[in-house]
Amino acid sequence: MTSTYELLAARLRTAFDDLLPGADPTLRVSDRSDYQVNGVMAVAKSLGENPRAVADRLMNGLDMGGLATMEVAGPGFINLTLTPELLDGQLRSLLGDDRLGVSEVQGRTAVIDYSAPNVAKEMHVGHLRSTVIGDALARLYRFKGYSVVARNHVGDWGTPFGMLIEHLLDLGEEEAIASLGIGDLNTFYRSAREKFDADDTFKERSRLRVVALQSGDDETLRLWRILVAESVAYFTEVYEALDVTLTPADVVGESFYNPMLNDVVRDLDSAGLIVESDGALCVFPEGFTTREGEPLPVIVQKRDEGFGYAATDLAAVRNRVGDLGGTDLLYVVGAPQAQHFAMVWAVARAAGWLPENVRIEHIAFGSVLGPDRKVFKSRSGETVKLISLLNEAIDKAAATLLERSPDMELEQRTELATHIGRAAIKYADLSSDRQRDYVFDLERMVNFEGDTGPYLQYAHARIRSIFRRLGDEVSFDDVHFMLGEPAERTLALGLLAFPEAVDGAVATCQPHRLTGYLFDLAQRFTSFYEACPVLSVDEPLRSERLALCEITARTLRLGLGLLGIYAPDQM
RNA sequence: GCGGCUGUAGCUCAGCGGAUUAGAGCAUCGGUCUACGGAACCGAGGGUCGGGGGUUCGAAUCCCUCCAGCCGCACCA
Repeated sequence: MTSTYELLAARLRTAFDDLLPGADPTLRVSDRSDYQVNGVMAVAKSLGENPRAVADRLMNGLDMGGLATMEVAGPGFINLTLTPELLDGQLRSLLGDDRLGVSEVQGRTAVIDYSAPNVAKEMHVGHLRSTVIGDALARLYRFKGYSVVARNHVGDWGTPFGMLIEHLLDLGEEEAIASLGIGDLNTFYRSAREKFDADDTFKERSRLRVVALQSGDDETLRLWRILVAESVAYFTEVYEALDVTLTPADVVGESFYNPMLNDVVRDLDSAGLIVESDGALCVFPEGFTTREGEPLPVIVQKRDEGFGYAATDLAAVRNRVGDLGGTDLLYVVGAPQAQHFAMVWAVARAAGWLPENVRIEHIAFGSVLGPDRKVFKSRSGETVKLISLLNEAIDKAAATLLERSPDMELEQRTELATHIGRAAIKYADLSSDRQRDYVFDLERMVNFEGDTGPYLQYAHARIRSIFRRLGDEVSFDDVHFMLGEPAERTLALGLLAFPEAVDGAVATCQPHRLTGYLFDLAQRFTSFYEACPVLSVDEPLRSERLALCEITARTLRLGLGLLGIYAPDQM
């Protein structure tokens, strides 16, 4: 089906083209009518004419094909009121459409880089946003028809691995695996670090081990693979606990690009971009300066001949464009990396590895803050494990459930608490503009009231309970939507706007556009449900209202699902 | 010093490709109920949209400037 917005916009675009080729109607939902056209004023300005006169002229030549009635308002807005026929037709289409009106794109491949924990290090709050936002984007893009390649760019290479491998040997392989297996990565890493700082012989062993690792020594590589495999197994547990779609197959760590780094340097050099500076091989992209006003380099190869992470990122760009065929490269990485990416991409462009038609974007996000508005830490000043955070939310949800529904079976309560706790944390992270920092307030997140994940899950479960009460003999084949009550019409308009919400979230990589839509929809529904009895009215009104319930429930479930939030049928 | 992000109601936040009266949640206060799940609904109070300029018929939204906070600025990723 074609979305309501698109039906209207298509007609308007034709009319605007006649007036001023390429002019944008800027069609928006309106609180004055159903939709409003804001573009007339801009056109009138370029034409040097009176906006209302332009609006009149436009409307005279405009065939809305029975979709809507029009009226000029204020300085030159055109208010659109959808016809009953359009509303009825669109709602009936929604009943039969699994995609609820959302169109699909063809032939695009999105490579989404997200999560990126470090091997042998605990996943902590610092990984929450990348993981949650990235996974929501992966789901949204998949649904939108993109072929999505998820890339978990884990930190699996570098000097720390010397000490980590030596520590593994000190512990003994079995002991080490056991320790990593229970997810005690913090202890493992910290012990290695402490020995490294305190013990000179250990430090020397570590140094030699790094050399062995880099030169491809078999035994060293075998030990390194143990660290990586155990860590990835642990990450996977965390992803499952969070209901994140990343799998071990998506793990393509820094080490993957090692074999490509010499080529990166060679090709940059043949392109004449490499400049040696203080012994390091650098590219100086235009427009970046240091504190002292000197040109700022992208260091491709360090003085010690090791490669920096810029080289890895350059290799990744080439791989994602050239080998994976990516058309949309998204990096869900914290805002502080903005300059790094800007510089690396400038180099990639200069080298010709980043064609104009490839979109590359840093999906930057702000920090998670504690109640003191400083970067979130535990009471004792340590970083907080991601899994602990999740478990705390689940515990709170379980406590609430116990209080509200003491009769519920333990097993069901536990499962529900898991869904609610996850929803609470994910929704809180997704519902504000990702660029901003946000204050982590578990109490508020797990609350069933207000703009929270649990509230939306509840709204959905409440609707499903209507159908449970009813049995399963509903058919919507002959339903017609009369929308006699204002609350019905308001809800209906909300249902028709789902595609715009999804498209907006996809285009801008801003999941909060979708959460905002869903929250608004849930509120429209509860207002409707309060004002309009459903089960106790006569046919055909009963079926019409049930159908509105049905579409609403499906919209909430699908919309939440696209954000990585599961909507249970019962709570 | 340069660059980026942020500053909207007591608190947490939408709105920022300009447009018809600045919105929501929480909190506060006041209503609705023999309720198809009250974990609800309806309503009220509360804002010089950080300050100041500018563009415009019209600016929270665009431009300039200042203030405050956070972050980044060559061999750690």
